[in-house]
Order: sequence, then C-alpha cells, then structure tokens
Amino acid sequence: MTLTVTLPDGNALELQDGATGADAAASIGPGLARAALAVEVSHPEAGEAPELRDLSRPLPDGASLAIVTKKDGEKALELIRHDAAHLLAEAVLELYGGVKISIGPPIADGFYYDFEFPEGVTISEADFPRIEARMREHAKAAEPFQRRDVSPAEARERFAAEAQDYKVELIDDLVKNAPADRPLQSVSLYSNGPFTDLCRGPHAPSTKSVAALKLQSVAGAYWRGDSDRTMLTRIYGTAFFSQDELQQHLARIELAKARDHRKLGRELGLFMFSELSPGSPFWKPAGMAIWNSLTELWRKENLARGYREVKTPILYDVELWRQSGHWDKYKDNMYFTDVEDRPMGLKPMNCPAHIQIYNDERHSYRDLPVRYSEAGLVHRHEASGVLHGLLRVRHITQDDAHIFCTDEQVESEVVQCLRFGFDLYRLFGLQPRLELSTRPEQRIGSDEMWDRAEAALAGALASEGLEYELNPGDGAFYGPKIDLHMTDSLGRSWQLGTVQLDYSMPERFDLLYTGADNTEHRPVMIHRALLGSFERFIGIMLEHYGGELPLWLTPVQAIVLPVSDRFNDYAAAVRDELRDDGVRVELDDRNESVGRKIREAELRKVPYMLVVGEREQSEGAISVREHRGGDAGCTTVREFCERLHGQLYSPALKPRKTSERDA
RNA sequence: GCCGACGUAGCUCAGCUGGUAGAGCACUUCACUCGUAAUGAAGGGGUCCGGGGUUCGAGUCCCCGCGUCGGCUCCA
Repeated sequence: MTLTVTLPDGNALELQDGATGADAAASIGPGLARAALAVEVSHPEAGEAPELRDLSRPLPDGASLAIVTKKDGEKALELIRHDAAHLLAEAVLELYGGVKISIGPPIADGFYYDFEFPEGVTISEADFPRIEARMREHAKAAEPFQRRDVSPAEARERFAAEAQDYKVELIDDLVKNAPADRPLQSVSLYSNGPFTDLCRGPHAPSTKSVAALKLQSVAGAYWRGDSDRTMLTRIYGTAFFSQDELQQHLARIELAKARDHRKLGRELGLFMFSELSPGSPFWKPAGMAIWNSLTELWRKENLARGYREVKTPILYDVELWRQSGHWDKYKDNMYFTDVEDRPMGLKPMNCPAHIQIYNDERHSYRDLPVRYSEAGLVHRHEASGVLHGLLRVRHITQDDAHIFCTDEQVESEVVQCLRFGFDLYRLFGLQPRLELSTRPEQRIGSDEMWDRAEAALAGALASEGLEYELNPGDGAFYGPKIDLHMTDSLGRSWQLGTVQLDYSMPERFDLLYTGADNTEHRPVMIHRALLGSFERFIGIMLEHYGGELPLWLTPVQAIVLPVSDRFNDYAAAVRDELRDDGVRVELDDRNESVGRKIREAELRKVPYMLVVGEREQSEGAISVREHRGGDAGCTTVREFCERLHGQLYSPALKPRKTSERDA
C-alpha cells in the first residue's frame, strides 16, 4: 500500500502507507531531512486551511505538503518559540517547587508562559539568568518532542495527580465545549525530557532548534484574562535560530525605544508630566506649536466639509449624566464634585453637550445633516495602571464631532467620515488598521435597528473597498462602530479614530426633526473622532516620524546661528525677515562657538540652520545647513523664504479654490 | 484597579554587606570672538518621591502611601 502527496513544486511523491512528514523529507533528500522542523499539510480539494503538523505524524493520502525549515520565517520562528515556551515551563518546574503551569503560547516576536508560583514566591528579572541557563541546558540536550494522544480522562487523571489544576480545568473545558455530536475523543500531550504538557502542538523534532533564547520581562496576567480570577505570573521571552538573529532583534528594540514619544517629548521640550496631575500632559511652548498647527489643520478641514465648530462646558449637573446613561454605564470613569451642594460631573464625552445645542433649536429635515465639531476637552478616570505618556491620558482633547442625520443619510455620512479620516492619515503617511465592532451582549435598541446599523457600517466599508477586521460583540452599548488603529514604536496597538452609530441618545434626549410630511421624526447620531485625540495622535505621530516632523508641524522651522556675537545684529535682522514671512524661526545669539550651536540645533532636530558671519553679512546672504543633510550652500533670505513657502503649510491646508472644495 | 520592577542634582546614571552623597552633560560667572555636531577655567545646585518604623546612626533595612516603567484587565 502506498500513499501519494503533492509537493509545493507540483510534483507527486509516492510513499509507504503510514509514512510521516519526516519520511517525506528524507525521501526528498538527507539535507532536507536534517533541516525539517515540521510539515504543512493541506487538502486543497476539501478546502481546508493548511495545518502545521509534527514531522512524526503519519501523512494523509492525497494531501499537499510543504516541509517547513528555519528558512520559512515567521512560521518556523513561531514553532521554535512554542518549543521555547515548553523549555521555560520545564525549567521553572525544576527550579521551583509547587508551581502550577497554565498556558504558554508563541506570540508576535516571542512567547510567554503563565505560572502560579506558591504563596510568597515572587519572580523578578534577577531570576532570569538561572532560568535561562536551565532552559539552554535542556535545549542543548536535544530532547525529542514526543506526542501522545490520550483520552481526556487519562490526561485529566494525570494532571490531577500532579495538582496541575489549570490543566485539569483546560481539559474539562475541552470536553465540555466539544460539539454534542462529536464528543472529544482524545487530547494530545507533548513530552520533552522529563516534562509533559497538555498541548495542541506542533513542535519541532527536538529542543535543539531553539539555538538562541532570552527571557525579557515578567508581568502579572489574569487566568483566562478574567480580572476576577487568579493573577498568574507571566514570563515573556523570545527565541531565534541563531544568536546573531537574537542580537539583531534586541538591537531593533533598542532602536525603537529611541523613537518613544515620551523620550522625544522630554528631549525636544515638547511636553512634561507632573506627579501632581497624573495622566495629564503639560504642553510646553514647542509642543504647543505642534498642537496649534494640528488644530489649524483640523479646523480648516472640518469647516471645508460642512462641520460647524462649537464649544461646550466641561462641568454639568449629574442630572445630564443620568439622562445620557453615563451615570449607569460610565460612572466609574468620571470625576464628580459638588458646586454649592449641587452634584456635578466633568464630561467624559462631548455627545450630551452637543445634544444640548441641537435641542436648543427646532430642526427641519432640510437642515440635516447637522454637523457639530469641537476640539472637546473630556476627563476620564483611567485606571492608574494604564496611563501611558500621551497615548493614555486622563485629560483628553478629542477632535470630536456629532452628526445628526436621517436614517437615509447614515451610510453616505459614514462614508464621508471614513474618507475624511483617510485623507488626514494619508497626510501623515499613516495607514490605520480598521475594525468593525458589532452588537454587544449589553445593548439597547431592537435587533432590526442593529441589523440596519451594522449593515450601514459594513456597507460604507464595502463601498470604499476597505479591508477591516470584524470584532463581534465589541460595539458601544448604543451602536456599532468602526475604529481606526495605529501601532506605536514598540508595536502596541492604539485606537485613534472612531465612527459610531447611535440610535440611543436621540431617544434618551428626545431629539427631533420635522420631516417633509410635517410630522416629527427621530434623527440618528453619528459620533466621530478621526484623529481620536490630539494627545494620542501627536504621540503616535512623533513616534512615526521619530521626532523629525514635516516642516509645517515643526516647532522651530529654522534657527539663525551667528558665527560670533559680532554678527548678532545682522542675524537678528535675518530672523526678523523670516519671522515676518511666517517662518517659525529662532536666533541663537549665545556667546558660543558655531560648532556648539550647530550641534545643539541638530539635536533639537531643527530642519534649517542658517549660519551667518562676515561673508553673509557683507553679501546680505545666509548659509543654509539642513538637518542631517549638512551644508546646503549660500543663498539670500528671499530665495530661502520662497523655497520654504511650499512646505510651511500642510498640503491640505493650502488655500484651495471653491470649485475644488465642492468637488 | 491587579502583578512585578523602579524612584539619588534639570537630564542620564554611580553610590559593596547601614557610618549623614558623587560623575558626565546642563546651569551661572569669567576669559576666548569663534565657519558647519561639544573652547577653556572657575562656581552654584540635592527635603536621596512622601510619611512612619527598626537602629547609636537609614539614600541603603521594614511597613504604608504617591508616581513612573513593563504587562494583565479595562478603554475611547
């Protein structure tokens, strides 16, 4: 009996019945047999997704297969990082008594394993060297990974005997969650050396593939992500096929840290934080220049798209928050105070405020859509442990807007929001990831309403041809939403923009408009923030540009550097001329050498350094030095201003003709 | 909020097992009058995060707060 499999090059390979992935690799060649880590198996005719399997498992007849080696990039790394997670658990169990193990998957760039250490035992990075040493011993020993399929009962008994409660719970859940018509027949156990784990696999043939490993950090993590359950100790690490690749990876992380907006903010004097107001940035003059340039962009672009700017209070009678539902749903994130014995709350969102404005007038269907925009300052009591520079603050300035429109207008309004958002992000060279979050368990409104709302959002995404991830059950309690996400320098994902459909607030606040039929109708609200918040957006943008912002956003666009104080007067005249021309320019007239002035301007990332001395003064000229570019030659102030003019404003901020604006 | 680590001059950091603080940069002053990434010299500057405790004596050890960092949970 033989079986036939298809190789990636399309050739068929005939093997003995019961042949394994390792046999397939060996029959292709001894080199491949040695390099093989796992095999990717798929049945194209059955439409199954490719499945990564151990080399030791028998191959199904008719399958397509690809032998995976370390040249297969992420796929291969994921495999050995999973191996490394087992090594970690193995080492920890040997070094510490009474440890309970839970789960240890590979993740982007590494792996982790979650443990419950006995009462009183804490792990810190100081413990890493000896854990790593033990892991390396086991890796060097080339312990084969052996898979064994056993009945759930046998596995359960085994882990119960070892008091591995988490494993027992996992097995019980596997049994419980199996479909009724297909009860769970077996679970797989993987052993390497003395260590055995409940594991789906696959693994490399032995631990020796983990040629380079490093433990990176230790953190708390709730069992099954549930904050009501035990907090386990999570150890993070990473692994590579060579020490070289590991070192390169660590160097990349170090490099990324140089782009951290918190570091840049301090170095460039953009903003600061004080213990006296946690989670609240203090904007320094240089940072405020960025803020104002961004605000200018925001204001012009909103006005150009039919938004009308409003400004609303931040403190309200709690009665408003009861009516809006925030008292019930959002109280824990709000700040409250008493004003002359009257309970008041700081707004965590702008919507109820904009609703007040909407309701101050009667509206005809002819008015709709009504679009109010506000650089709205909201306060949210974010848990102390989640604060993070500008990216997670308690004092948030949203580029907020609320659109009041008819049902029929919803989809086109959402499309316009998305286009607006992408126009903005494109300006900064950012490509946001999109998520569509649908109806949550806890929600208000009829199913028909949700059907319509979700269809409208999905329709808007489809009509724009946008790719997005579905995030079922994560919508707001009042409606589904589309979120725009970006990652920071260390790859952490942050939500920036959001477009949310809301049928609830209009009900709660009895919003109305008079229709063509002369009866009253309920408008729909769209909540939207595109940058998200100025704070978070500036943080992401700083990391994206590594602090070297486009000229129109740069706090100091040019700095005049007199060669000695004999030329300070001329330098001041140059400064004044540039300033009159709208350039954000500084003069460094300190009694210092040019070398020092240049060095410091370079460190401040000032795009243009204008050196003036004897020669320039006599010729009425300036010597231009570009940040990173070096000496760019001599020119006149006038020529220099003309050169800059195209860059002093963002492309979108350039004055446009009315005809273009209407297009 | 939870777990762990950390908190020393404006910044980056040193300070062994407890004996009342140090470097570099920054800052001030003076000299130099300077040509594309650091001129030289002198000087000033610290409630060692805050509060308790142990001790003859605490930056150092213990406890409680606060903040920051890395995660987890949450979240626009």
